[in-house]
Amino acid sequence: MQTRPRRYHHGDLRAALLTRAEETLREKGPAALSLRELARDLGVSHAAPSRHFKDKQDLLDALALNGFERLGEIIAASQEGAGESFAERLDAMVRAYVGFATANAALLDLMYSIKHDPEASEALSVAAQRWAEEIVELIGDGQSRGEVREGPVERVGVPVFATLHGYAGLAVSGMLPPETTEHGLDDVIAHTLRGCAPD
Amino acid sequence: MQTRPRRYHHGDLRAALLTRAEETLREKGPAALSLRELARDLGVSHAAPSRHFKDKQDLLDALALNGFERLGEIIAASQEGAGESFAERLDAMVRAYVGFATANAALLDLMYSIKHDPEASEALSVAAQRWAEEIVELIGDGQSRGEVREGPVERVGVPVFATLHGYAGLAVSGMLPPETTEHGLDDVIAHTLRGCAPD
DNA sequence: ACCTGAACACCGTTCAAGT
DNA sequence: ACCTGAACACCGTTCAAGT
Repeated sequence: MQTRPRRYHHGDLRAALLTRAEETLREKGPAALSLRELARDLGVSHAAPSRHFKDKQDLLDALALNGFERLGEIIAASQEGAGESFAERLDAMVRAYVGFATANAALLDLMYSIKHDPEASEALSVAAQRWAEEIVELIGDGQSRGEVREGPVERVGVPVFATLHGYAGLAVSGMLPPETTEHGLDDVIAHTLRGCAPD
Repeated sequence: MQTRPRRYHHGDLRAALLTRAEETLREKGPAALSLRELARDLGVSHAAPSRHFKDKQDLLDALALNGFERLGEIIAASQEGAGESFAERLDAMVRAYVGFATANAALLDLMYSIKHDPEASEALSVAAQRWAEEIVELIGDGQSRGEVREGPVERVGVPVFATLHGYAGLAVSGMLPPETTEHGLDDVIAHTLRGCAPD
Protein backbone atom coordinates (compact mmCIF):
# COMPACT_ATOMS: atom_id res chain seq x y z
CA MET A 1 0.00 0.00 0.00
CA GLN A 2 2.98 2.29 0.39
CA THR A 3 5.01 3.06 -2.66
CA ARG A 4 7.96 4.07 -0.52
CA PRO A 5 8.42 0.91 1.54
CA ARG A 6 9.10 1.56 5.18
CA ARG A 7 12.37 0.30 6.42
CA TYR A 8 12.34 -2.32 9.13
CA HIS A 9 10.48 -0.51 11.83
CA HIS A 10 10.93 3.12 11.63
CA GLY A 11 11.93 4.46 8.27
CA ASP A 12 14.67 6.80 9.19
CA LEU A 13 15.65 6.18 12.75
CA ARG A 14 18.81 8.22 12.56
CA ALA A 15 17.07 11.44 11.60
CA ALA A 16 14.26 10.75 14.05
CA LEU A 17 16.75 10.29 16.87
CA LEU A 18 18.44 13.59 16.09
CA THR A 19 15.17 15.46 15.89
CA ARG A 20 13.81 14.04 19.11
CA ALA A 21 17.14 14.51 20.87
CA GLU A 22 17.15 18.18 20.03
CA GLU A 23 13.62 18.55 21.32
CA THR A 24 14.47 17.06 24.69
CA LEU A 25 17.68 19.07 24.78
CA ARG A 26 15.67 22.23 24.29
CA GLU A 27 12.82 21.31 26.61
CA LYS A 28 14.46 19.40 29.42
CA GLY A 29 18.16 20.12 29.19
CA PRO A 30 21.18 17.97 28.42
CA ALA A 31 20.99 16.00 31.65
CA ALA A 32 17.62 14.58 30.64
CA LEU A 33 18.94 13.23 27.36
CA SER A 34 19.06 9.45 27.48
CA LEU A 35 19.43 7.03 24.61
CA ARG A 36 17.01 4.63 26.22
CA GLU A 37 14.31 7.24 26.61
CA LEU A 38 14.85 8.42 23.06
CA ALA A 39 14.37 4.86 21.88
CA ARG A 40 11.24 4.50 24.00
CA ASP A 41 9.80 7.71 22.60
CA LEU A 42 10.35 6.48 19.07
CA GLY A 43 9.01 3.02 19.76
CA VAL A 44 12.17 1.07 19.08
CA SER A 45 14.25 -1.12 21.33
CA HIS A 46 16.88 0.48 23.50
CA ALA A 47 19.61 -1.14 21.47
CA ALA A 48 18.42 0.24 18.14
CA PRO A 49 20.19 3.63 18.38
CA SER A 50 23.55 1.92 18.47
CA ARG A 51 23.12 0.99 14.81
CA HIS A 52 23.22 4.69 13.94
CA PHE A 53 25.42 6.18 16.63
CA LYS A 54 28.22 4.14 18.07
CA ASP A 55 27.94 6.00 21.32
CA LYS A 56 25.95 8.61 23.15
CA GLN A 57 28.77 11.05 22.48
CA ASP A 58 28.51 10.21 18.80
CA LEU A 59 24.91 11.38 18.81
CA LEU A 60 25.87 14.55 20.68
CA ASP A 61 28.59 15.23 18.13
CA ALA A 62 26.09 14.81 15.30
CA LEU A 63 23.74 17.21 17.06
CA ALA A 64 26.51 19.79 17.41
CA LEU A 65 27.57 19.40 13.80
CA ASN A 66 24.02 19.90 12.64
CA GLY A 67 23.84 23.00 14.82
CA PHE A 68 26.90 24.51 13.17
CA GLU A 69 25.43 23.86 9.75
CA ARG A 70 22.21 25.64 10.62
CA LEU A 71 24.09 28.46 12.26
CA GLY A 72 26.14 28.89 9.10
CA GLU A 73 22.99 29.15 7.03
CA ILE A 74 21.43 31.68 9.36
CA ILE A 75 24.53 33.83 9.37
CA ALA A 76 24.83 33.66 5.60
CA ALA A 77 21.16 34.60 5.24
CA SER A 78 21.65 37.57 7.55
CA GLN A 79 24.31 38.89 5.21
CA GLU A 80 22.21 38.51 2.13
CA GLY A 81 19.37 40.51 3.61
CA ALA A 82 21.60 43.23 5.03
CA GLY A 83 22.63 46.57 3.62
CA GLU A 84 26.04 47.25 2.14
CA SER A 85 27.84 49.20 4.81
CA PHE A 86 30.01 47.44 7.34
CA ALA A 87 27.88 48.75 10.18
CA GLU A 88 24.72 47.33 8.69
CA ARG A 89 26.27 43.98 7.92
CA LEU A 90 27.82 43.69 11.36
CA ASP A 91 24.53 44.61 12.96
CA ALA A 92 22.71 41.94 11.00
CA MET A 93 25.30 39.30 11.83
CA VAL A 94 25.35 40.05 15.54
CA ARG A 95 21.58 39.93 15.76
CA ALA A 96 21.44 36.70 13.80
CA TYR A 97 24.03 35.05 16.01
CA VAL A 98 22.57 36.18 19.30
CA GLY A 99 19.12 35.25 18.03
CA PHE A 100 20.28 31.73 17.23
CA ALA A 101 22.04 31.50 20.57
CA THR A 102 19.06 32.48 22.66
CA ALA A 103 16.70 30.33 20.63
CA ASN A 104 19.01 27.31 20.93
CA ALA A 105 20.76 27.82 24.23
CA ALA A 106 21.36 24.20 25.15
CA LEU A 107 22.45 23.35 21.62
CA LEU A 108 24.95 26.20 21.57
CA ASP A 109 26.33 24.99 24.87
CA LEU A 110 26.79 21.59 23.31
CA MET A 111 28.35 22.99 20.14
CA TYR A 112 31.10 24.74 22.05
CA SER A 113 31.55 22.19 24.80
CA ILE A 114 34.86 20.52 25.29
CA LYS A 115 33.94 16.88 25.42
CA HIS A 116 34.07 15.83 21.79
CA ASP A 117 35.86 12.86 20.31
CA PRO A 118 39.17 13.95 18.86
CA GLU A 119 37.92 12.48 15.60
CA ALA A 120 34.56 14.25 15.59
CA SER A 121 36.25 17.28 17.05
CA GLU A 122 38.01 17.87 13.78
CA ALA A 123 34.77 17.80 11.84
CA LEU A 124 33.32 20.22 14.36
CA SER A 125 36.28 22.55 14.09
CA VAL A 126 35.82 22.62 10.35
CA ALA A 127 32.13 23.40 10.71
CA ALA A 128 32.86 26.11 13.28
CA GLN A 129 35.57 27.49 11.03
CA ARG A 130 33.23 27.68 8.11
CA TRP A 131 30.84 30.03 9.81
CA ALA A 132 33.72 31.98 11.27
CA GLU A 133 34.72 32.64 7.68
CA GLU A 134 31.59 34.70 7.35
CA ILE A 135 33.20 37.06 9.82
CA VAL A 136 36.41 37.07 7.85
CA GLU A 137 34.45 37.91 4.74
CA LEU A 138 32.60 40.66 6.56
CA ILE A 139 35.87 42.16 7.76
CA GLY A 140 37.44 41.91 4.34
CA ASP A 141 34.48 43.62 2.74
CA GLY A 142 34.60 46.36 5.36
CA GLN A 143 38.28 46.91 4.68
CA SER A 144 37.78 47.25 0.95
CA ARG A 145 35.11 49.85 1.66
CA GLY A 146 37.55 51.72 3.88
CA GLU A 147 35.30 51.23 6.90
CA VAL A 148 37.53 48.79 8.76
CA ARG A 149 41.13 49.32 9.67
CA GLU A 150 43.84 47.51 7.75
CA GLY A 151 45.51 44.30 8.88
CA PRO A 152 45.22 40.55 8.30
CA VAL A 153 41.51 39.72 8.27
CA GLU A 154 41.93 36.79 10.65
CA ARG A 155 43.61 38.98 13.22
CA VAL A 156 41.03 41.73 12.95
CA GLY A 157 38.29 39.11 12.99
CA VAL A 158 39.26 37.17 16.11
CA PRO A 159 38.32 39.89 18.60
CA VAL A 160 35.05 40.42 16.75
CA PHE A 161 34.34 36.71 16.88
CA ALA A 162 35.21 36.66 20.57
CA THR A 163 32.91 39.56 21.40
CA LEU A 164 30.02 38.08 19.51
CA HIS A 165 30.49 34.66 21.00
CA GLY A 166 31.03 36.00 24.49
CA TYR A 167 27.97 38.20 24.48
CA ALA A 168 25.81 35.34 23.28
CA GLY A 169 27.25 33.10 25.96
CA LEU A 170 26.66 35.62 28.73
CA ALA A 171 23.12 36.29 27.56
CA VAL A 172 22.33 32.59 27.36
CA SER A 173 23.74 31.68 30.77
CA GLY A 174 21.93 34.61 32.38
CA MET A 175 25.12 36.23 33.59
CA LEU A 176 24.22 39.69 32.36
CA PRO A 177 22.63 42.13 34.77
CA PRO A 178 18.95 42.24 33.78
CA GLU A 179 18.99 45.90 32.83
CA THR A 180 21.77 45.36 30.28
CA THR A 181 19.66 43.25 27.97
CA GLU A 182 17.95 46.50 27.06
CA HIS A 183 20.91 48.20 25.40
CA GLY A 184 23.36 45.33 25.54
CA LEU A 185 23.23 44.38 21.90
CA ASP A 186 23.49 47.97 20.72
CA ASP A 187 26.43 48.60 23.02
CA VAL A 188 28.22 45.51 21.77
CA ILE A 189 27.73 46.52 18.16
CA ALA A 190 28.87 50.10 18.81
CA HIS A 191 31.91 48.89 20.73
CA THR A 192 32.84 46.52 17.93
CA LEU A 193 32.49 49.25 15.35
CA ARG A 194 34.85 51.46 17.36
CA GLY A 195 37.30 48.60 17.68
CA CYS A 196 37.28 48.00 13.95
CA ALA A 197 37.28 51.59 12.77
CA PRO A 198 40.30 52.94 10.84
CA ASP A 199 42.43 55.47 12.69
CA MET B 1 47.07 10.26 69.66
CA GLN B 2 45.53 13.01 67.58
CA THR B 3 44.78 16.26 69.31
CA ARG B 4 42.29 17.17 66.58
CA PRO B 5 39.92 14.23 66.79
CA ARG B 6 38.85 12.86 63.42
CA ARG B 7 35.19 13.05 62.75
CA TYR B 8 33.34 9.81 62.17
CA HIS B 9 35.27 8.45 59.29
CA HIS B 10 36.76 11.10 57.25
CA GLY B 11 37.21 14.40 58.98
CA ASP B 12 35.93 16.79 56.42
CA LEU B 13 34.14 14.86 53.77
CA ARG B 14 32.53 17.89 52.19
CA ALA B 15 35.82 19.60 51.41
CA ALA B 16 37.39 16.32 50.35
CA LEU B 17 34.56 15.67 47.92
CA LEU B 18 34.96 19.09 46.36
CA THR B 19 38.70 18.73 46.01
CA ARG B 20 38.52 15.28 44.49
CA ALA B 21 35.66 16.27 42.23
CA GLU B 22 37.66 19.11 40.79
CA GLU B 23 40.58 16.80 40.18
CA THR B 24 38.50 14.33 38.19
CA LEU B 25 36.82 17.21 36.39
CA ARG B 26 40.21 18.46 35.32
CA GLU B 27 41.72 15.10 34.51
CA LYS B 28 38.85 13.09 33.08
CA GLY B 29 36.17 15.57 32.20
CA PRO B 30 32.67 16.19 33.50
CA ALA B 31 31.23 12.97 32.09
CA ALA B 32 33.54 10.93 34.32
CA LEU B 33 32.33 12.64 37.46
CA SER B 34 30.26 10.21 39.53
CA LEU B 35 29.24 10.51 43.15
CA ARG B 36 29.76 6.80 43.70
CA GLU B 37 33.27 6.87 42.33
CA LEU B 38 34.07 9.94 44.40
CA ALA B 39 32.87 8.11 47.47
CA ARG B 40 34.93 5.07 46.55
CA ASP B 41 38.04 7.19 46.07
CA LEU B 42 37.59 8.71 49.50
CA GLY B 43 36.82 5.41 51.19
CA VAL B 44 33.28 6.16 52.29
CA SER B 45 30.02 4.56 51.38
CA HIS B 46 28.25 5.67 48.25
CA ALA B 47 25.47 7.21 50.33
CA ALA B 48 27.78 9.38 52.40
CA PRO B 49 27.99 12.30 49.95
CA SER B 50 24.28 12.88 50.25
CA ARG B 51 24.84 14.17 53.79
CA HIS B 52 26.79 17.08 52.32
CA PHE B 53 25.21 17.61 48.93
CA LYS B 54 21.56 16.92 48.47
CA ASP B 55 22.15 16.13 44.84
CA LYS B 56 24.82 15.68 42.24
CA GLN B 57 23.83 19.07 40.86
CA ASP B 58 24.28 20.53 44.31
CA LEU B 59 27.89 19.43 44.29
CA LEU B 60 28.38 20.85 40.81
CA ASP B 61 26.89 24.15 41.95
CA ALA B 62 29.28 24.25 44.90
CA LEU B 63 32.17 23.56 42.54
CA ALA B 64 31.10 26.42 40.29
CA LEU B 65 30.66 28.79 43.19
CA ASN B 66 34.11 27.96 44.46
CA GLY B 67 35.45 28.58 40.97
CA PHE B 68 33.94 32.07 40.88
CA GLU B 69 35.45 32.88 44.24
CA ARG B 70 38.92 31.86 43.11
CA LEU B 71 38.49 33.67 39.84
CA GLY B 72 37.57 36.81 41.73
CA GLU B 73 40.70 36.56 43.80
CA ILE B 74 42.89 36.04 40.78
CA ILE B 75 41.39 38.99 38.96
CA ALA B 76 41.73 41.20 42.02
CA ALA B 77 45.35 40.13 42.41
CA SER B 78 46.06 40.95 38.78
CA GLN B 79 44.91 44.49 39.41
CA GLU B 80 47.06 44.96 42.45
CA GLY B 81 50.18 43.94 40.62
CA ALA B 82 49.45 45.99 37.53
CA GLY B 83 50.54 49.45 36.55
CA GLU B 84 48.29 52.48 36.71
CA SER B 85 47.28 53.12 33.14
CA PHE B 86 44.10 51.65 31.77
CA ALA B 87 46.04 49.76 29.11
CA GLU B 88 48.26 48.11 31.69
CA ARG B 89 45.37 47.18 33.95
CA LEU B 90 43.29 45.81 31.10
CA ASP B 91 46.24 43.80 29.89
CA ALA B 92 46.76 42.30 33.31
CA MET B 93 43.10 41.43 33.71
CA VAL B 94 42.77 39.81 30.31
CA ARG B 95 45.83 37.69 30.88
CA ALA B 96 44.65 36.67 34.33
CA TYR B 97 41.23 35.69 33.05
CA VAL B 98 42.45 33.77 30.04
CA GLY B 99 45.10 32.13 32.21
CA PHE B 100 42.48 30.94 34.67
CA ALA B 101 40.27 29.78 31.82
CA THR B 102 42.90 27.68 30.12
CA ALA B 103 44.15 26.27 33.41
CA ASN B 104 40.61 25.35 34.48
CA ALA B 105 38.81 24.68 31.25
CA ALA B 106 36.29 22.15 32.48
CA LEU B 107 35.56 24.18 35.59
CA LEU B 108 34.92 27.31 33.56
CA ASP B 109 32.56 25.33 31.37
CA LEU B 110 30.71 24.31 34.49
CA MET B 111 30.69 27.81 35.93
CA TYR B 112 28.92 29.23 32.92
CA SER B 113 26.76 26.25 32.10
CA ILE B 114 23.03 26.60 32.06
CA LYS B 115 21.92 23.75 34.23
CA HIS B 116 21.93 25.21 37.71
CA ASP B 117 19.18 25.09 40.29
CA PRO B 118 17.21 28.32 40.24
CA GLU B 119 18.10 28.61 43.91
CA ALA B 120 21.84 28.04 43.48
CA SER B 121 21.68 29.99 40.26
CA GLU B 122 21.10 33.14 42.23
CA ALA B 123 24.15 32.58 44.40
CA LEU B 124 26.15 31.93 41.24
CA SER B 125 24.90 35.08 39.58
CA VAL B 126 25.99 37.05 42.61
CA ALA B 127 29.43 35.45 42.53
CA ALA B 128 29.74 36.07 38.81
CA GLN B 129 28.58 39.63 39.31
CA ARG B 130 31.19 40.25 41.94
CA TRP B 131 34.07 39.54 39.66
CA ALA B 132 32.36 41.42 36.86
CA GLU B 133 32.51 44.41 39.15
CA GLU B 134 36.27 44.32 38.80
CA ILE B 135 35.67 45.21 35.17
CA VAL B 136 33.33 48.00 36.17
CA GLU B 137 35.96 49.33 38.52
CA LEU B 138 38.60 49.10 35.82
CA ILE B 139 36.41 51.03 33.40
CA GLY B 140 35.58 53.67 36.01
CA ASP B 141 39.22 54.15 36.81
CA GLY B 142 40.03 54.45 33.13
CA GLN B 143 37.35 57.06 32.70
CA SER B 144 38.63 59.18 35.56
CA ARG B 145 42.06 59.06 33.97
CA GLY B 146 40.56 60.22 30.68
CA GLU B 147 41.65 57.02 28.96
CA VAL B 148 38.20 55.54 28.49
CA ARG B 149 35.28 57.20 26.82
CA GLU B 150 32.43 58.51 28.91
CA GLY B 151 29.17 56.69 29.56
CA PRO B 152 27.62 54.47 32.22
CA VAL B 153 30.31 52.06 33.41
CA GLU B 154 28.03 49.04 33.11
CA ARG B 155 27.26 49.82 29.51
CA VAL B 156 30.89 50.39 28.60
CA GLY B 157 31.86 47.29 30.55
CA VAL B 158 29.48 44.76 29.03
CA PRO B 159 31.23 44.59 25.63
CA VAL B 160 34.57 44.32 27.39
CA PHE B 161 33.26 41.50 29.56
CA ALA B 162 31.83 39.79 26.49
CA THR B 163 35.08 40.01 24.56
CA LEU B 164 37.11 38.66 27.43
CA HIS B 165 34.70 35.85 28.15
CA GLY B 166 34.29 34.99 24.49
CA TYR B 167 38.00 34.83 23.77
CA ALA B 168 38.57 32.60 26.76
CA GLY B 169 35.73 30.34 25.66
CA LEU B 170 37.02 30.06 22.12
CA ALA B 171 40.54 29.36 23.28
CA VAL B 172 39.35 26.71 25.71
CA SER B 173 37.11 24.88 23.26
CA GLY B 174 39.81 24.89 20.61
CA MET B 175 37.76 26.87 18.14
CA LEU B 176 40.51 29.32 17.30
CA PRO B 177 42.66 28.67 14.26
CA PRO B 178 46.00 27.45 15.64
CA GLU B 179 48.02 30.36 14.29
CA THR B 180 45.85 32.89 16.13
CA THR B 181 46.95 31.81 19.58
CA GLU B 182 50.20 33.53 18.74
CA HIS B 183 48.90 37.08 18.57
CA GLY B 184 45.33 36.41 19.66
CA LEU B 185 45.62 37.84 23.12
CA ASP B 186 47.44 40.94 21.95
CA ASP B 187 44.88 41.52 19.24
CA VAL B 188 42.02 41.17 21.70
CA ILE B 189 43.61 43.66 24.07
CA ALA B 190 44.36 46.15 21.30
CA HIS B 191 40.84 45.82 19.92
CA THR B 192 39.34 46.39 23.34
CA LEU B 193 41.48 49.46 23.90
CA ARG B 194 40.27 50.90 20.59
CA GLY B 195 36.70 50.15 21.54
CA CYS B 196 37.07 51.90 24.88
CA ALA B 197 39.12 54.88 23.75
CA PRO B 198 37.63 58.37 23.97
CA ASP B 199 36.77 60.02 20.66
C1' DA C 1 20.61 -4.26 6.70
C1' DC C 2 18.15 -3.33 10.70
C1' DC C 3 16.30 -4.40 14.89
C1' DT C 4 15.23 -7.29 19.37
C1' DG C 5 15.91 -9.21 24.06
C1' DA C 6 18.67 -10.46 27.51
C1' DA C 7 22.71 -9.53 30.06
C1' DC C 8 26.38 -6.79 32.35
C1' DA C 9 28.30 -3.29 34.91
C1' DC C 10 27.44 0.82 36.15
C1' DC C 11 24.63 5.10 37.90
C1' DG C 12 21.77 8.61 41.50
C1' DT C 13 18.68 8.63 45.26
C1' DT C 14 16.31 7.05 49.35
C1' DC C 15 15.84 5.12 53.90
C1' DA C 16 15.99 2.17 57.75
C1' DA C 17 19.50 1.07 60.77
C1' DG C 18 23.79 1.42 63.08
C1' DT C 19 27.64 4.11 66.05
C1' DA D 1 25.75 14.18 63.77
C1' DC D 2 27.52 11.21 60.45
C1' DC D 3 27.78 7.18 58.04
C1' DT D 4 26.40 2.22 56.29
C1' DG D 5 23.99 -1.35 53.54
C1' DA D 6 20.40 -2.73 51.01
C1' DA D 7 17.03 -1.55 47.74
C1' DC D 8 14.91 0.79 43.67
C1' DA D 9 14.63 2.53 39.28
C1' DC D 10 17.24 3.98 36.07
C1' DC D 11 21.48 4.24 32.75
C1' DG D 12 25.03 2.96 28.37
C1' DT D 13 26.93 -0.77 25.91
C1' DT D 14 27.39 -5.32 23.97
C1' DC D 15 26.01 -9.41 21.53
C1' DA D 16 23.69 -13.47 20.12
C1' DA D 17 19.64 -14.09 17.71
C1' DG D 18 15.78 -13.02 14.87
C1' DT D 19 13.41 -11.05 10.23
